Amino acid sequence: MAADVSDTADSARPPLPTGPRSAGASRGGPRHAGRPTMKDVAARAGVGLKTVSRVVNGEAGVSSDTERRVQEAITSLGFRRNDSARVLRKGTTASIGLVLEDLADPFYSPLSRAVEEVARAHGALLINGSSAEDPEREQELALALCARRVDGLVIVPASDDHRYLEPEIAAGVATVFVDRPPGRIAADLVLSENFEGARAGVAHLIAHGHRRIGFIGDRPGIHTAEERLRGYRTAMDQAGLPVADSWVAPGSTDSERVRADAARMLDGADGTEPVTAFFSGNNRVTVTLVRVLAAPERRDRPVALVGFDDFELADLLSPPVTVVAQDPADLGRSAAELLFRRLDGADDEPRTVSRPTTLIARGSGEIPPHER
Amino acid sequence: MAADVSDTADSARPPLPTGPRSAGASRGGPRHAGRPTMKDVAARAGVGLKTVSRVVNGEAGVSSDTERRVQEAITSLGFRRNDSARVLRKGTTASIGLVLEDLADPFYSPLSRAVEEVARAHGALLINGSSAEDPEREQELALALCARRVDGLVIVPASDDHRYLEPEIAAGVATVFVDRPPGRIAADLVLSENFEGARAGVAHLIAHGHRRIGFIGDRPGIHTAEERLRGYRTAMDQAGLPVADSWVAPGSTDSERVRADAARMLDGADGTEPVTAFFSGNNRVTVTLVRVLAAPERRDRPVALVGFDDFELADLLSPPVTVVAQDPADLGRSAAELLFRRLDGADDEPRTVSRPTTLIARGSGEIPPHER
DNA sequence: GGGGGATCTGACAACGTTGTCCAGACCGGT
DNA sequence: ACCGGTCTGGACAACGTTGTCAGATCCCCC
Repeated sequence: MAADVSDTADSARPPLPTGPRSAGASRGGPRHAGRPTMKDVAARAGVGLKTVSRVVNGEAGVSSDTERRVQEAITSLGFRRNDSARVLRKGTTASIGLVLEDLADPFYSPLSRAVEEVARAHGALLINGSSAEDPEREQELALALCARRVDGLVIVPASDDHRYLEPEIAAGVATVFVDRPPGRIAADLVLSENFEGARAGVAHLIAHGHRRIGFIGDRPGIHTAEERLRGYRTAMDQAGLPVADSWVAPGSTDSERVRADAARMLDGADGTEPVTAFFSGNNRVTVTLVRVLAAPERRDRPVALVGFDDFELADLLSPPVTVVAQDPADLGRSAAELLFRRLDGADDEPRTVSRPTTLIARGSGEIPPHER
Repeated sequence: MAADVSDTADSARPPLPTGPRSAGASRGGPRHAGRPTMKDVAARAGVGLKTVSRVVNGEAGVSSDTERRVQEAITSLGFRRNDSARVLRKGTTASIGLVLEDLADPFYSPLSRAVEEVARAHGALLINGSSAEDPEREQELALALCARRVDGLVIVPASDDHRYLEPEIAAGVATVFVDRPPGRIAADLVLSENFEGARAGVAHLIAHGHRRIGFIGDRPGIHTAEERLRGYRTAMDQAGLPVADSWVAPGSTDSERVRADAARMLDGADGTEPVTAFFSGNNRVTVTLVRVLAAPERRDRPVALVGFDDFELADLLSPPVTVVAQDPADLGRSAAELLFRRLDGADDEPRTVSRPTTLIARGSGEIPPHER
């Protein structure tokens, strides 16, 4: 983040030391130390200011001789147009912002990359920031991007109330949400079919004979987590299978917690029967479960596993991991395209785009139930 | 990318349609449709322009009563400071740029994330772009960022000539290179110990009895690739082992190529003896080799493998993969800290920071040689 | 009661660019 | 020689913010 125009704009973090900018000239001289401007170029080339502007922007109406002179002046001075001034004048930045949970998450990095590619194709630059799942930080970032006057925003929500964006949207910032719906405002949205994907994944386990299936989800409160849980319950229900309370656990970023929950379900605490299969709510949980199930003391009773989200090397593990795959790049691409559709002037109702998931059977989901 | 001030600024890609900006008011009315400005806030609050500025920036010298009035006007109008204008006036953007190969690469995404965290700690925003290993695109991106007047740049080079940055650096853009050295200019640099890491990795294989070791590297021409190859040759040399030409192959982004090279080395084409171990030059190659070695027809003759770069789940494969690990987040952090040191005014000689690698023995590198 | 500070406030000019508008140069045709 | 048109170039104002500086107000104390 950078700019703090939080509505209670006290305690401003200092933007940046102004130090390096003033280095070079000792303040007094008429010769300014900073960068050359169009004015400097114009003086050097012996032409007017606007002529330089025309050359820099490739506008028509400059004789080739003049153009050459200007180009020479530009290169010899090392001039580079100041986009801030340009933005100020034009009112458009040719840049969009992306706020997501964690840029380093293997699920989000392809999404970001896809957004970047679409932006690039539209001649725009992408600025992105990680919210670290902190609602406050999401807001801080999104608003900082608005202060930079990005033309549009793509947001993977970390908060459940986005009314803070209302003035921005009203002011013309195109906004698209991905992966999770926005809170308390209407906006474009791109979602995976979380419910249906989870339902299908659990149904797959049921089809392979499992009747006691554990569900370890995503961080509770997140939309995707709830949808996937609903998919699990629906699949069980449709098969006429009961669900014991102890078979359902919220996921957690704390893998120890996940391990403990898994152990409880596997060992059949609370007098309930142990589960013979797991459905996991996201890839981090899946990986943790793979580790749990790969432990030597668990080897004698193979447990089936289907995970939501694909991940690299899933096919190389033993057994290879069956997953319900989303396509994060596809989500990002769809969202960005929706965004640029808005920027191109579309102003119909906010729409929700749903992207299908794919069940990829690799082995771990086809293990038959082993009773103790 | 967005702005084209490429020195031959013809064929400008259109920045962005100006459409949405002008929607709302039909050009004539005195009431402008755009965003409220400080002037509007001032009018609403019945105070002067500068007073609003003071409130927004948390400057001292505003009575609490006035401040309250201004705050009310701000929220009721949905005002947000225009950072472009601010930048124009102040000359500093509180943002830095990062140009790397591919944001979605699991090696670079933590690096990016680490840079972001450091930037955030310094109150700056990070703008990043992917060069896709295309030198031209690297330049395009870096210069677009300079046009935005980022205060500094972190670059993972895709090109081998960075003289295009000279005017920018002269104009005060702090610049730090990571992972690979800059071409034909002097600048700060953060590198992993590629040579020593590779040497140690290969020596590890030798220590486990291997005498014929294949090397499949990184994209040729890249600094890291050459250093790692040099490490390989040095290790072999130090052990008095000859290196057959056919044991060394450049890496490639094309995994088929890597598969073919590996097959050739394993089957001992060209009359040379087959290799009993591989050292791989980056994680993509490592993963490809894991796939090759896991093929059923290769199972009967286990081949050892040590890879440069760690990757997720390396410990869960069978056998778990021994790697020479770099710490990408650490590289990013070091680079960003170096950058902010410069921005804080340090202007000593460009320095090169070297970060150690770690050999993580997990199993695949400890397999003894199996002759055919 | 008046001087002197401290506190609060606003007018104004910049920052570097682009859109508008106008002036001059040059062309061809009469 | 004159006219209309096209091409080229430049003066100027705006974009929204912040730094400078000076004016206004208030309070305190001599």
